[in-house]
Amino acid sequence: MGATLKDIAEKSGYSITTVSRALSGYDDVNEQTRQHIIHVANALGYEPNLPARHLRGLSTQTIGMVIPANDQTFSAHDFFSQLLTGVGDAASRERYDLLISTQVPGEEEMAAYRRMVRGNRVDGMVLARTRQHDPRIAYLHEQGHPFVVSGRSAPGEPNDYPFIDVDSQAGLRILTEFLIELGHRRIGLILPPEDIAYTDYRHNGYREGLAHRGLEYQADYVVHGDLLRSGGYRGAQRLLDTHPLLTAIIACNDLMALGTMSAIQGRGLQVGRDVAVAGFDDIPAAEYAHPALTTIQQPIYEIGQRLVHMLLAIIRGEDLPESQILLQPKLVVRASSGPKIT
Amino acid sequence: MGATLKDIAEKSGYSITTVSRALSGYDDVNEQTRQHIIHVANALGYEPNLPARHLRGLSTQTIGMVIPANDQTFSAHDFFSQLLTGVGDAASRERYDLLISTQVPGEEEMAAYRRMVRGNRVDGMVLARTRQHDPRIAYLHEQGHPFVVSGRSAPGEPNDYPFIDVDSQAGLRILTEFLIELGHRRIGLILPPEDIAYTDYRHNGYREGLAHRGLEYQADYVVHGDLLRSGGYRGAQRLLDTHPLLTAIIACNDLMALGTMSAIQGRGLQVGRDVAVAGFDDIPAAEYAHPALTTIQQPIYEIGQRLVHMLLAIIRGEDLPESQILLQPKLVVRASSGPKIT
DNA sequence: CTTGACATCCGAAACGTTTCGGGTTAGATT
DNA sequence: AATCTAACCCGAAACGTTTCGGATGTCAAG
Repeated sequence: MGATLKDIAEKSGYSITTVSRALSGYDDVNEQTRQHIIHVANALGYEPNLPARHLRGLSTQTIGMVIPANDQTFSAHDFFSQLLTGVGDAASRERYDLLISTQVPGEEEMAAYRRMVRGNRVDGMVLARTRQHDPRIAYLHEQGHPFVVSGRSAPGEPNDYPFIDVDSQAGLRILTEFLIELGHRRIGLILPPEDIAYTDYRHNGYREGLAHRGLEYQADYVVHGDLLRSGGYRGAQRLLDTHPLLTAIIACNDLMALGTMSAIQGRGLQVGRDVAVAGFDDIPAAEYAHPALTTIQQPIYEIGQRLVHMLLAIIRGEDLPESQILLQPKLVVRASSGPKIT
Repeated sequence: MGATLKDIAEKSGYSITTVSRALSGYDDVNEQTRQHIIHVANALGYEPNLPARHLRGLSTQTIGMVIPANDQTFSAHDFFSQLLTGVGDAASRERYDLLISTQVPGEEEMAAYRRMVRGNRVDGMVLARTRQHDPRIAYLHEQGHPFVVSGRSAPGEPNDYPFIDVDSQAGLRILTEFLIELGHRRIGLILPPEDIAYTDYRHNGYREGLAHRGLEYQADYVVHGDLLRSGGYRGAQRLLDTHPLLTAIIACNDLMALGTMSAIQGRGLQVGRDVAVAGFDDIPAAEYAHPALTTIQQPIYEIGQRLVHMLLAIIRGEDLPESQILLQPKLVVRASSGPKIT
C-alpha cells in the first residue's frame, strides 16, 4: 500500500541510503538529486513508517497519559477534560501527539503504563491524580522514564519527582475560614476517597481553618465521597440526615458540590440561605450552576500546558528552573455560599 | 534498558523463535518449557517492543483521532470532551488505546492524518465535525483506511462512508416550531461557520419550521458565529443591535447559546421573559445554566461508543448491520425558552 | 528394521528505517 | 603524472519482532 524508501529508490535510480539522506536534509547529497527525490517521494505519496523509525530508537514525538475511567461508564471528569485540553494544546504546538489510555485503577492500569513506557511508544508520560503510595510513580521512577505529575504525594511521602500542584491545604483553610467569617459554626465536609493523595491535605486544611478560628473539629461532620456528582449527593444526604443543623457544606471538588446542591434542594431547602455550599476546582459548570458555586480556583488548563513544557525539557535533557511547583489557590466567591448569617 | 526476546532466549537457553512462540501461546512448545520461559520473562520485566511488532504489520490496537484546536488556545469544546470520553471508554473496553492529535484545520491537520494513517500508527480513525468538501474524508477514502465519522456530509454531497449523525434538520425544525407555538414571530438564528457540514441542515430546518407555520424567512435574522461562547455573545449582540424586536434566538450549539444569554443579560434583559433562548447539544452545562437551557439533545457520549464499535467491526472485517445511522433528535424544554407569550 | 506420526524446537528472512564506514569520480594541486 | 581533496553516493548492519519452512528425536505401528 504505502510507498517506502525502497520504492522511491527504485523509481529514482538512487540507493535507499541516499533517498533517506536526501529526505532528512543531510548536506552530502546534491541539491538536484534531492529535488528529484523529493519530487518522486511526493508523487508516490510517501509518508515515513513511524514504527520503523521508533524501532531504531528515534523519538516517538508522543506523550502518554493514562486517565482513570470511573466506576461505571463515565469518565468525563471535567477536571480531566480540562487537563487533557491543556496538555493537548501545548503538545500540539511542540509537534507532539498524545497517546491516551483510559483505565480503571488497578492491574490493567499498570499494564497500560508498561505498554507505553517499556513498549517504547512514548517519549514521556503525564500522570495525574496521585494516590497514596502510588505504584505508578514507583514504576516510572524505577524505569527512569521521563514523567511529570499533576499533584504531589500524600503528606509524609517523598516528592522526588517533578510536579505541579495547588496548595489545597491552604485552599481548604481559606474556604473554611471564609465560611466561619460568614457566621457558620457547623460546617460539614465531603472528602475524596481515602487513597487520593490530596485528601489528607484538604482534611488538614479544614482542621486548620477551624483551629484558627477557635472551633472544635467534629469527626462526624466529615464523610467521604467518590469525586462525582452522585457521591456529593449521597454524602450530603448522609450529613444532613445525621446532622440537620449543619449550616454549611464544603465538597472537595465542584462535581460533588453540585451533587450537594441537588441534595439540599431536594429536601426543599435553599442553597445559600438554609445551607451554604462551596466546592473546589472552579470548573466551567461552577459558574453556570444555580446558584453559582463558591469555590477554590485551580488553573487546570494552564497546569496541563506547563506540565508539557516541563516534560519536554526533561526529555530534551535541558534542566528546568523549577521542577516542583506549588501554586497558591484563589477563592472565588459566588452565590452558593450565601450572605453573612447571624 | 528493556529486556528483549534475545535476552530471554540467552537466559533460558532456548531460541528466540521458541521464546516468541511460548509467550504468544502457540501449542507447539512444551508446557514446561513455556512455564520456564514465562518465568524468565517476568524476572527480566519483559514487555514486548510495540514498534517492532507494528513494523511487522501487526495490529496497533490503537484508534486515531484528530481534534480541532480552536482559534487561540482553547479547544475544550464540551462536545469533543464528551465524544472523546465515549470513544475512550469504549476503546478501553476493547483493549484499544487512543492516539490524539489536536490541530487547527488546514495543512498541518492533514499532515497529522497522514502521519497516523500512512505512518502506520493506528488501525482506524474516528473523524468528527465534518466540513463541506471535507478533504479528510477524501483522503481516508483514497487510502482505504478504516474510518467512521461523527456527522455526515453537507446536503448534496455523497455519503459513501459509515457515520452516525443526528438529524439536525429535524432538530432545528422542532425547535423553531416550538418557539412559534409559544407565540414568537421574530426568531433570530446563530448558525455555525459556513464550512461546517451541518450548517445547511440546521439552516434548512429553521426555514422549514417557519414555513410550516406560515412565517416568512428573513435573511437578516440569521448570523454566523464560531462555535464558542464568545461567538454566541457577539452574534446575539449583532442581532439585537440590528433587530431589537426579536423575541427569541436560537443558537446552533449550547456554547453559543450560553454566550447569547450573557449578551441578553448584559443588556439588562431577562432570558425567557424578554428574549427566549434555545441551543443544540444538551451538554452538561445546559442543565446548570441560569436559567437552564432549552435545547436539542444529542447523545454524544453514546455516539462515541457506537462509533468505536462500528470502527472495530470494520477493522475486523465483520460486516455491520447498519453503517449509516441517523438518530432522531429530542427536544428538552427548560426555563430559557420562557412561557407562552401573547 | 523401516516408516510415519507426533512433539518439540530452531534458522533465517522479513518488516522500513537510519547510520557507520566506507567507495568512486572529477578536478585541483604538486 | 601522481597525489590530494571535495562532492556525492552506497552497502550492510542494526533495531526487535513474527513466521515460514524445516530439523531433530522419540515412539508406536507395520
